Amino acid sequence: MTEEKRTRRKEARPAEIIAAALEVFADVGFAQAKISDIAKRAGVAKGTVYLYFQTKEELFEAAVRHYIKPVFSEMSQRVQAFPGPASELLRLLIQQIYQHLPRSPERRGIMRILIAEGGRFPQMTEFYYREVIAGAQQLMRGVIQRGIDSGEFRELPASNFPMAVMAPIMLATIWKMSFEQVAPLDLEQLCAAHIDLVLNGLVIRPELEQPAP
Amino acid sequence: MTEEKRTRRKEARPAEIIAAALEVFADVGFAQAKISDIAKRAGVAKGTVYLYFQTKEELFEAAVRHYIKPVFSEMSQRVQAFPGPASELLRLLIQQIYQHLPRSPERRGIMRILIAEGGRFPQMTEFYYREVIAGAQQLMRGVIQRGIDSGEFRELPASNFPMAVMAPIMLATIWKMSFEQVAPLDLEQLCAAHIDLVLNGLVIRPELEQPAP
Amino acid sequence: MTEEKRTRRKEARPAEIIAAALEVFADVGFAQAKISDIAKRAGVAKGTVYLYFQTKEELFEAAVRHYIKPVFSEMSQRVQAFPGPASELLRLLIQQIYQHLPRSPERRGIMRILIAEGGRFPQMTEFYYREVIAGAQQLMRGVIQRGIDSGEFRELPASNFPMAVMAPIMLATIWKMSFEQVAPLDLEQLCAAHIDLVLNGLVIRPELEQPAP
Amino acid sequence: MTEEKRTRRKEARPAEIIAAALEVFADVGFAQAKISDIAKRAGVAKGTVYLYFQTKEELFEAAVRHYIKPVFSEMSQRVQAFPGPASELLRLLIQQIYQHLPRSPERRGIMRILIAEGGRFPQMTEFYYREVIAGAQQLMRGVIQRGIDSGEFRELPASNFPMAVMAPIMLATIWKMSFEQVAPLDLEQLCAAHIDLVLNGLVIRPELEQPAP
DNA sequence: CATGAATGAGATTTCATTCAT
DNA sequence: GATGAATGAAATCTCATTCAT
Repeated sequence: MTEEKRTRRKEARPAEIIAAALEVFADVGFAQAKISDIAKRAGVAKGTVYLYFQTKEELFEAAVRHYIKPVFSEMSQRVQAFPGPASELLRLLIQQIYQHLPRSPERRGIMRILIAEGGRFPQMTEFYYREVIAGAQQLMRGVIQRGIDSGEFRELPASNFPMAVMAPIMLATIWKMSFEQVAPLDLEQLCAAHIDLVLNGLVIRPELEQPAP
Repeated sequence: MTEEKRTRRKEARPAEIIAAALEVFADVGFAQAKISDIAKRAGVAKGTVYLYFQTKEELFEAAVRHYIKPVFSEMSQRVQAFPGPASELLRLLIQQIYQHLPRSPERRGIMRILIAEGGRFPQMTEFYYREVIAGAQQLMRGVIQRGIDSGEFRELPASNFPMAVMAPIMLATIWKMSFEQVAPLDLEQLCAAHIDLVLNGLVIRPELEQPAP
Repeated sequence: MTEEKRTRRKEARPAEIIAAALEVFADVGFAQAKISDIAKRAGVAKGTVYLYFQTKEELFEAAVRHYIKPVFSEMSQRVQAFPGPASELLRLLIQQIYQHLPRSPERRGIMRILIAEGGRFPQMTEFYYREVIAGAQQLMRGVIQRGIDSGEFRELPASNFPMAVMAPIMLATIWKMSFEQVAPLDLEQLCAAHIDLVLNGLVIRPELEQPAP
Repeated sequence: MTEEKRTRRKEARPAEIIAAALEVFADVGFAQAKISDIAKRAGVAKGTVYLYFQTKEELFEAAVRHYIKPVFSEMSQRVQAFPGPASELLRLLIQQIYQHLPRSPERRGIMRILIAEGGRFPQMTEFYYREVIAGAQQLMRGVIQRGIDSGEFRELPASNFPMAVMAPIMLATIWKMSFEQVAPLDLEQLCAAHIDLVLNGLVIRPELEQPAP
């Protein structure tokens, strides 16, 4: 039984180390992160880390890449299958991402890391772009296009900049990391305001004044 | 005259060092920045940096604070004086910030620094919030309120989240730092799309269908 | 067995480093002592010193404290048990201290360190006073009192200044460190002269002129 | 007048610097003493120190040597001329030195410096021995010899170790530097006890039992 | 002569990495 | 495989010394 446990642990080791590493890297950044801290948090000795990862850089990249998941390509199918109007789909999509990104410490950490250390790890940035950003853009572009095709949405310049539609989510993510202490942010309300804004805009819509037929 | 040259040199030194420091800090982050590199870039010896700043931390804070300027409070007066409609004012305001933030390497650097090292320098983050973020929010909130008062804008939830209206600018700023190599961004077009989006939203406006009186 | 060797090594390290440190500190003083020299003398790398002592100051204090032993309190019991006359006890005591203090390079080093760096390490000085000086004083005061009680010694002012009786030992200790090269000192003879002086004084004793009964 | 003052100051500069240097060296030791501190205390700029002394070492030696005065050779003549008994002369001599040495911060400083840094400056130590110690020994030896010749003092081993007779003064000097805070020392009383001790010793003198003529 | 800004060698300290156990 | 003691390269910081003014 102890034998079994040890075996199981052995196989889980790399993942445990990676998880610990991400936490530390996200907390304090690459340079400030000490291998000994990561090891301690993973419950192993310093030397053990080097059994699985040759250098700190390699561990860093492994940790980040491990948590970079092409979430949006998975969503893509669900979007395809969605039966309702585009505005409803957009609303759902945005809500989903709010659940995903600013509320998850890991994903917030990934974003901080990419902004902070992107310069030193260009392949990592590129990888993130390919796996996540591009997918998100394509997904959002698809939804917008669908709205245009169905006559729900205007043909608008933002169709070339789908990220503009999602920008408040990134703002929220960064806000949670930086300003939460000094000015807490209500994600629920922001999400609602965000959806309302991108759907309807600021300018008054005279819909209600339309004449009945 | 020689006296003058010396004196001028001496008085210019701190600013020169601070400028060099900001560049290096923005490029590589606090921990990775070497004092010797900063000194080299400022054209002085290592020790000279320590004539003006006791520690690396102090230099870091000095550099960041020196570049944190309450730009929006200055803008506030121009906004007050603006005669035209709120939509036009908003358009101008957003265009202004695009000119300011994502195009300035210094200000991009400041943002990267704050995201990357904010955890280690909480006073700095707070200072930035007070001096910049709070001002920007108030300004934007004023513009939106003005539109509502004049009947141009809807009473909308986003009035409580003025930063949502500006979010694409922050997105652009980060994009320029991180993804410009792999996917260049046209700020002009983004700006136009951004303004169009927040003013009109995605959903088709039935204005033309309004009945003639 | 290999385990043992490692373990033994690990447990011996701090003591080895402390011994090396005391030598270097005693030779050149605190500020002039380089950690790299101490490490070299202990046969370890620079970094190893920092495994056991956080800072140079800590190492310094550890080294000094480790060699400050309350030797006189141990002697105290032997003094209590001594059966002979007080003069003989005093003679033995002084001889003992000559063996201990000026002949031991470590203890000479401790004294030099205390005089040289006492100002920067006041707790160390206080510790030395408590552990060593106070004990020596009490011991000597006891011996003098015993002589007075038994009628051997005069009731004399020096009973309040027991250190005056031992002063030549300190002189000898410092002499060995400072002037040995230029004017060597014979400790044996000094010890004898010292004992004779404090017992009999300079002034002629008219004992021999005493009338025969 | 200002001209005059400046000229006077110019000529006084080296002495002022030396005085400041001695204070600082005595306070904190050679390595810890900063040229800038010495300059500040002397009321001049750092560079000015280097107009008069090439290196810190040179300044150190100059400062110490300047304060090493062959005081005892001066006293020698007064001793020769003293008319009274040797015991009275000894008493006066010891009192004189108590006035001189442990009460003078400069001379205490010199002693601390010699003990602390003697190893690094052997010529300095030798110089001090020649100028001060040797003189003091000769002087004391003379006084003792005079007592022996006059039949006042015993022919005693301590005549070869005249420093043993003066040892409590050195003890007092060091005590004032090291232990004054934790255990203050009354120099008056110590001096009296010291004189009594070296003149009469500890052992009871049977004078009163001398037969009446 | 006097100044003090500037220099850079050299010290302390940290921590990624190695390797004997 | 796992450990953690040991290493030493590299960074921060100090301060004696120089030299333009």
